[in-house]
Amino acid sequence: MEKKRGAVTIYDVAEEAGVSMATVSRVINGSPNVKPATRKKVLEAIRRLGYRPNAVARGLASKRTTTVGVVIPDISSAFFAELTRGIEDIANMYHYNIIICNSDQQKQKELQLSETLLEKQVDGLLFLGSEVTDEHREIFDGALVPVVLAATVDRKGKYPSVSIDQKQAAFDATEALIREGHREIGLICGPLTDTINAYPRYEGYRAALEKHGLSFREDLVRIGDYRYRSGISAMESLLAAPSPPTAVFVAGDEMAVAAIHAVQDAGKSVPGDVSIIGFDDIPLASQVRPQLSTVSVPMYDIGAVAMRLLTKYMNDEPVENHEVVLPHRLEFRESTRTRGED
Amino acid sequence: MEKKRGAVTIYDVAEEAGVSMATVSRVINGSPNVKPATRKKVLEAIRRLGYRPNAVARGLASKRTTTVGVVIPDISSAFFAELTRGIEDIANMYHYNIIICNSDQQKQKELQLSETLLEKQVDGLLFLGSEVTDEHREIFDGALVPVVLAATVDRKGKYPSVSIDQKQAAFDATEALIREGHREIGLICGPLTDTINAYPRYEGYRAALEKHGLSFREDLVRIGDYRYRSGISAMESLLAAPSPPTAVFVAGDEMAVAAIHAVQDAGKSVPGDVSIIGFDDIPLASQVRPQLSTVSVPMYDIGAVAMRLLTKYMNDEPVENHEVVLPHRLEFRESTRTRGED
DNA sequence: CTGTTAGCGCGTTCAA
DNA sequence: TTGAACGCGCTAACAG
Repeated sequence: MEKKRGAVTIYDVAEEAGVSMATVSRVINGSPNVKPATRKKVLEAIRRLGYRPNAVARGLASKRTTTVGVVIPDISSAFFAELTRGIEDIANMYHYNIIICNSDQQKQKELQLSETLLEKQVDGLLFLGSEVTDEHREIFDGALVPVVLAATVDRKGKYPSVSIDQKQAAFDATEALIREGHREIGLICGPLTDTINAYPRYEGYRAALEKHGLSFREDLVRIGDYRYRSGISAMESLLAAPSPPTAVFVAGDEMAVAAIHAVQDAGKSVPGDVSIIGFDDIPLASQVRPQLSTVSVPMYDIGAVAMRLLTKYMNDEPVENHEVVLPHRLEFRESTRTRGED
Repeated sequence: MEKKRGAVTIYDVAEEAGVSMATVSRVINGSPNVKPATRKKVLEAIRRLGYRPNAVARGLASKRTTTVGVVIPDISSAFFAELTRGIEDIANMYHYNIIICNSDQQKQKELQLSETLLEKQVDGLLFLGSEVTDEHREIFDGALVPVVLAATVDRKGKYPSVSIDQKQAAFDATEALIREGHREIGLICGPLTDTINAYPRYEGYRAALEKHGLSFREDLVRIGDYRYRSGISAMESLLAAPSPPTAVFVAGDEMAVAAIHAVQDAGKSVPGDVSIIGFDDIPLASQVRPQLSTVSVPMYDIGAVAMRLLTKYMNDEPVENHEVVLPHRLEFRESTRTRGED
């Protein structure tokens, strides 16, 4: 086992096998134009030397790195962790690796990270969950590789994307509450400046009220930051209002579960006194009691489909639909009176 | 804005700026040996051409890629997602990027992924949460870059690692239950074939019983797979036993929360009838009612410290402690009678 | 302070 | 079926 220190190269293998480096390259890349006997010689030399192909050199020569970049808001959030798993599974299936960067949804970081990823010559870029501005477009356009958006969309329709219809989903959730007979329906959602997630959900909520002839009441709306703590305070505040809602659409599961607890802490029951419906369907939703009724978003699929779409672009395969909208559905569990089979 | 198609190179910039490529290289790499005036010229040429340095070429020439590989069991699990966030934050701080691969703790995948990562010439490797076998060692030894383990240890002490003392943590958790006055204490843990997580926790549990003169009862032990569903069945099974335990150490938070619910579903209360203590302290633990008392494991820190350690090795900095054992602590919440300040 | 010149390890013609 | 030679884009001596 005479492994050389400092990297065995294709030349060493060629020498050891008594062939040229071109031949070694051929067997490594599975070229059919190699006599079985020589192939065998080379393979043995590779094994003897413990040769490990240098992907960087290969990348420089071939202009393909078989790695894609992923810019993500926060890998530690249940939503994006699951989405990332979808991405990685498909990437792995197509023999790509992924470089992951957390942006915390800060525009400057998003831009800088995208730039870095492009410098690393990724074969494609996946941009997740954040708004695409002209500054983003400038970078993406300068990329010589495809860019696909996931869990967000390009308002200008310039980049392909995979997402769900947020407004419709929020509409559906709110309407479900209305169908349950509620007329005072509260809303807890993220900062309305977030045009990708919060605002569309807010719009969906309002649209549902309007359709059913219910008036929109500003005092029934609270803004949170998607985290548990903020859900508690938002709900407490709603409960303390002059005329509290009998149902609340909470545009984020963590906040929704918090809302349930806030209601319970106030000595009331869910869904007895207040119905709660969430958004996302992260594992937490079904790991609490009462289990949370929520909008089920296909997180894994969004990632998987986005990655699959990216592979098509990278291989110049034709793609039929550039803006994929995956279906969502309502998952009725125990925090609303409407149950699964009703 | 005359951006050339097909990559602007350092040569183009040199020509545009009227200097040699070496000079361009110098300003890109922030070498101090460049006259301010020249630097300015180059910088402008770079901007005009929209030049983006090719990190692959740089990697080949410099033999450093500023990226590290991460082999992780499952990024979608709350535990590893948080740990990964710690890794990425520190990596980012030191200007490294991370390539993440899910192994699902399958040895073959672990080996194959490590190999791929090494081929990609990562500057270092982080191996997480799984057992290190001789086959792993063979690959790691063949790597010309440092390898650091996180949330696992090398039984042979060959590789540096960052983890907690699992056995001690389990001992502490079990002892807390004993101190509460329980004498029939159950255990729900992972498959004992897992020598990194499950077995040490099992040992700690037994050690605590022994220390306090309690006999170990096989019939009070159940095996799960760390997921919610398995926690439900394990607890149901325990409750159905001839003489059920009055307290259970559940070696995983998701299963622990499930255990709470199983107790409640049986019409009993936690901690009134049964005390439950978990392990890990993932967000879920404090997002359910009653809130779960558990062993708090510094997940983020394990990742952060491991990455920091890796940077030291990559830069040949001296390191004092090769086997870092981070402190754990008991977080008493509501699923045990012992509370925070008692 | 700046330019010249070798490679880095491999893919890929083009001939043989 | 195989080999020789060039080039991918950049870093790193070494001169000057």
